[in-house]
Amino acid sequence: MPRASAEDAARTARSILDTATALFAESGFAAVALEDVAAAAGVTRGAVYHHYGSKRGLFAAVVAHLQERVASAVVAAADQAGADASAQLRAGCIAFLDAVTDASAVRTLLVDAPAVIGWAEWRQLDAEHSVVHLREALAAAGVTGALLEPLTAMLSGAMNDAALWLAGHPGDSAARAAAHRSLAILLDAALASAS
Amino acid sequence: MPRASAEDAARTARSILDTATALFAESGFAAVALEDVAAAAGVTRGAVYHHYGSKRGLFAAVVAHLQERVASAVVAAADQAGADASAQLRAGCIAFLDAVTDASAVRTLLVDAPAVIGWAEWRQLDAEHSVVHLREALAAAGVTGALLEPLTAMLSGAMNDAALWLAGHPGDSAARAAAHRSLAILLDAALASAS
DNA sequence: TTCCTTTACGTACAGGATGTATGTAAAACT
DNA sequence: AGTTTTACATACATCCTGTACGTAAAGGAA
Repeated sequence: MPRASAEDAARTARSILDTATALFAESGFAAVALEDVAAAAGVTRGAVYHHYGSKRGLFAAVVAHLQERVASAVVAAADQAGADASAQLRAGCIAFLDAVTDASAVRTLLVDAPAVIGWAEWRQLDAEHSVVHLREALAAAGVTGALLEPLTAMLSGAMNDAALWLAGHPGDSAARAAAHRSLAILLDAALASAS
Repeated sequence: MPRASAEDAARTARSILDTATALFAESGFAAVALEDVAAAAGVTRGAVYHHYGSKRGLFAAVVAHLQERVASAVVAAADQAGADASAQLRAGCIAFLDAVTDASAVRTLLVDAPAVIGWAEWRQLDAEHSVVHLREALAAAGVTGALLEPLTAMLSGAMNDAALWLAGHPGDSAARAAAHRSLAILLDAALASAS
């Protein structure tokens, strides 16, 4: 069998990534066999191993891609929220909830990722993407050194669980509004703790 | 080969449970083979399947056992905190952090469990054990119906991530103090939101 | 006590999934 | 034009779960 051009190869890799993203989101990491991914993408497992090295490697690529999408949504929302730091924080958090739940990537990003790639590594990846802005916003608001780390971690955890809770109430605008209000309460408290 | 008395059988089951608890905490669910558990417990996989049915069944039993330990610690601390509801809440949360991190069960309870037994089921199990008291305390403090669920979920998530963060700073009393202060800030805000 | 059923395992086997080694043909560079 | 590297497919080794079956003793019934 032939070999594809560099362009076709990139397309193959992308196809595998998209297929894997959908299957992981639908069935979870453990229940998806690489054979399923390969078949759905129209290739064999050889192609998957060539491009991603291992099942975990493929999963890590999926996670990174999803995180980039979420992070860009957060940044865009924050940029659009004007110059006020706390307004940017609030807008970014809302955007995070929207992006994470809408992508139907909740399971992959928030449930499977910590278990598969390890909590510490996941935490670090997360910290480099979406959580940076949370941390920086808290720091800009004057949260002292000792509380910055734990408050960031706890608010991040609160938002993750809010997203998971929201994912269990799809299309429920009242639930979404309640989550936003709850989030505002906690964020205000964290910001107020600095002064 | 012989058969053991009912008493011996219970001891075997318990030995398997304890061994599995240690191995799951150390290496994570996916990296532990039932052969490892059986060998470390001095039996064969047959015994494991006899008592727990499947790998997930064994894991579920481990999770249930750990949750009971944590829950009893939370209840004991709350009972000892006097009659004030908010004081009970605070004491219970501190006890939760201590119990979860001390048991070296952070990984099993907070990282692996949602992925292995499914987030929804884990959430329900969690809600029936430790989170009940959080929800009841918030309700007793007058948190309205619409906010009760999301606030409970978010505070639970905040505490879980606080525990995970603390697990990364073992023996660091300054970190523990900072986590306690951060927790107090969020709890106070939630309680204050009711009035 | 004797018989029968059930329990508590051990053993052997089947199936599926990951990962690796190898083959191959075309693309890409020299 | 020749050589190397890329992009896969194929075949194989290995491991792990789960199940089927065997077995011997415990526990109750007669």
